[in-house]
Amino acid sequence: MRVRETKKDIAYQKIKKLITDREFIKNHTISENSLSKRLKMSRTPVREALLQLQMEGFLKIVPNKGIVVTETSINEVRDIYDMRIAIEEFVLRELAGNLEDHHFEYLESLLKEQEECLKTTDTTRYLKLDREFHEFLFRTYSNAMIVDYMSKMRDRLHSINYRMLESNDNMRLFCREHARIIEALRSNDKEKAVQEMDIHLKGGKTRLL
Amino acid sequence: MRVRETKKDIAYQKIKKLITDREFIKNHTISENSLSKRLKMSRTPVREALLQLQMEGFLKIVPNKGIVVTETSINEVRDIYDMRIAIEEFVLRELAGNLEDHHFEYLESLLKEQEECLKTTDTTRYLKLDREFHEFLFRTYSNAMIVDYMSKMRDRLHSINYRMLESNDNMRLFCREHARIIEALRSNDKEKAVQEMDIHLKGGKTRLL
DNA sequence: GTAGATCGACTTGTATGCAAGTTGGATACA
DNA sequence: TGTATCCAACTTGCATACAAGTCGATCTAC
Repeated sequence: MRVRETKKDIAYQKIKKLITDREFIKNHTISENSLSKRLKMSRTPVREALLQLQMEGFLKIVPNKGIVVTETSINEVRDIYDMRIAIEEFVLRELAGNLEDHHFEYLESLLKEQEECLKTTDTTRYLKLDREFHEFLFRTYSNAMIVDYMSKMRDRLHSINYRMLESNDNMRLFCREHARIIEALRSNDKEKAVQEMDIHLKGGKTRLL
Repeated sequence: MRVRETKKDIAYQKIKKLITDREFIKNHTISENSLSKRLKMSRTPVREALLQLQMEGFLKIVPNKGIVVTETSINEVRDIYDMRIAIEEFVLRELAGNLEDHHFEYLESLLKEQEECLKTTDTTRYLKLDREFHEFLFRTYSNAMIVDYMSKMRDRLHSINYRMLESNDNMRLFCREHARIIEALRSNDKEKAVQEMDIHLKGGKTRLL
């Protein structure tokens, strides 16, 4: 069955892209009207997309004033990282001891490609691979709710993550940490793997705050 | 500043209440029109509320057909409980060793009241207290995102939880488990507290599946 | 010049009408 | 009676009009 893509869905994707690509000046108000003109559709689907994005924390609709694309606050970054720590370490605990060779091979291929990005300083590709590393673990555990939720959290941190990787040192460090996680999983050392993930995530959190 | 309550908000609350109180026959379609008549407002705010509820997993809007209030599936229950395990045990790890006397006193007062509900078989009040027990821990850790998210998960399980407590034995068991968690926290035994919470949640999960 | 009132151009919130798709039942026909 | 067809009454998706609130420029009074 072919699922028809509604205008609301198109609006959602386009506006979200505008936000994560930082096309909007933060803390500056825009209007539903200007967006509907830009996207060549009426206010209704635009508004529905905006309500969804508001629920996901990307923006705030202020009555009679407009739409504010909010900078993710310090507190929110902290909250998101707590969620990541809680969920990613849980998944790791569950996965440890249940992974097969082809899983490791894939994870290692991701790592290898990331190391190549280090040389070419291809931050965009690096970030995609980093994301895939973490999301692969969720997919493997196959909990749809976790996959969805973490994807949204990741989107919210996108522009911030970009800034964090401006220094090449951080990229190199994160590669090493990923390697240690894989290694611990390979040797079936559950608590070691969780501990390495904890270092990885808390390190990222500290760097952002 | 007084926050004005919009019609959309009212619709959201009322429809959600209708769902959690099982006023709708599951897997039976209703329409935006009938709802807007029932709530005495136009389709617009009703529709916005429905879109939000759809995102939260309470229902599904089927194009050209209507709204289906879905029974929470086995897989979703499993996913939700995984989330609970991940997050609640994380919070417990962070809280252990950082609680004060007045925290314990409050938790114990909740427990005491729950035990009274056992005698009177007041399931409704029991469930409220159980919810408060868990939510108090989130609030104390003061992560707004966790508080919100877990509240939504709890709502989704509401009607199912009700059914689980039809047996008085389960209520008694959960009380004992809460007591053990408090006790472990009191004696600053972090891992014991996490372990007891694990037993508590995994037990609930198993009972539901 | 300055404080205050006023008005108009914005904004979102809500109602309503129409387009397009689905469905179930009446109806025609063998 | 059984079957195919068609139509009317539904449904949601979207466009649009209007209501009500906000805010800043402008004008007035002093």
